[in-house]
Amino acid sequence: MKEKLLVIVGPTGVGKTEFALQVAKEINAEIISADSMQIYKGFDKGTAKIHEDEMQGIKHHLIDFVEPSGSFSASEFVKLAKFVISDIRSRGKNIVVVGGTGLYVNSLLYGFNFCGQEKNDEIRATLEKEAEMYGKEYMYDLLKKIDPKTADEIHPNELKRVLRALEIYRVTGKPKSKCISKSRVSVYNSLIIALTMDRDKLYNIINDRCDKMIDDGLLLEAEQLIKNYSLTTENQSIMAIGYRQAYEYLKGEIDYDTFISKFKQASRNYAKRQYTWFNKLSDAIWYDTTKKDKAMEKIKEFYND
RNA sequence: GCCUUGGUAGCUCAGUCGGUAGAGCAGAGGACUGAAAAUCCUCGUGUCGGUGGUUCGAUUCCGCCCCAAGGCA
Repeated sequence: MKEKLLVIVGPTGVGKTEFALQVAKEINAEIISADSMQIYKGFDKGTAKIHEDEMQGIKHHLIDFVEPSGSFSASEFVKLAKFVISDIRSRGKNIVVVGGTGLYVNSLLYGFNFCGQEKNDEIRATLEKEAEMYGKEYMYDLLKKIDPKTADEIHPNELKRVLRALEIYRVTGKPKSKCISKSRVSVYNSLIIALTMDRDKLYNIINDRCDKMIDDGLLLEAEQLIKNYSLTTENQSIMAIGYRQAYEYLKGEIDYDTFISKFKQASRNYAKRQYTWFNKLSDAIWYDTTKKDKAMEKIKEFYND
């Protein structure tokens, strides 16, 4: 018997945080965030991270625990999430996974199997150097020779993925296609609630929210994080939407208006990409935000079975 | 009022030595297995401001008109 797991997904700005809180209160649950940027300490304003005093006593996990200069990965997420899930369960409480990061949700639900290969920074660095010297076409040809199947699935321009596949081969001696198993079957008895709304309306909310974030002091927060942790574009955290544009602005590369419009633009584009992830979750049940009560009914039903 | 420069895709603009046009951005869709708020792929017919003229043929040349910006009075 698979264990039950409630998952709430949706694009940025749709209202996941608030809804998850309502749900958690209703079903006596704790919340696990599946968000690749809210994990960073101090990255509060631009990531719309829930504030301590907004939590209404509901425990939130996997937010605000990685150093700004640190790194994190999907596999670490899965490991930690699984640990937290069993911990919460052992205390007899329910769980709500709320996520905007498609890869994280996907990895948790369908398994993240990489034959146990750790990433290898040394080999990766070597590969990057080779790519710089010989070009990406050369690297792609290398991959084609050792793992045509994977090469077929990756576009030659996807340098990052090409190198990762080569890295796997060099570390393990096995081609990536022989190493991974793709599954479409959830390892949980999961109920996936996907929140949505009219696209234009969502984009308006996103635009307004960006303005609000700036009013709330996003720039100052970004400036201090960059200064205190000597952050550069090498750091994963600074790639967060809002912060990377703030970085460019603070470095004098773009003017204030450009900063704002690029920030909004990136946020909207991101929301669109999130839809691509969530549309792929075949067992997700979609609810317009005006029909949250219906979603709530469904959730209660799920837990009463 | 006169002169100049513009008026081409939602926006910014290329271009056609006359054979009805194309980039970037936006937008839409998609991919995604240890960096994912990242990275990457696909999709462009629009009275080429209006109207007459020259021409086999005009968005392209010429006239007039309208609009915008700048200059001179």
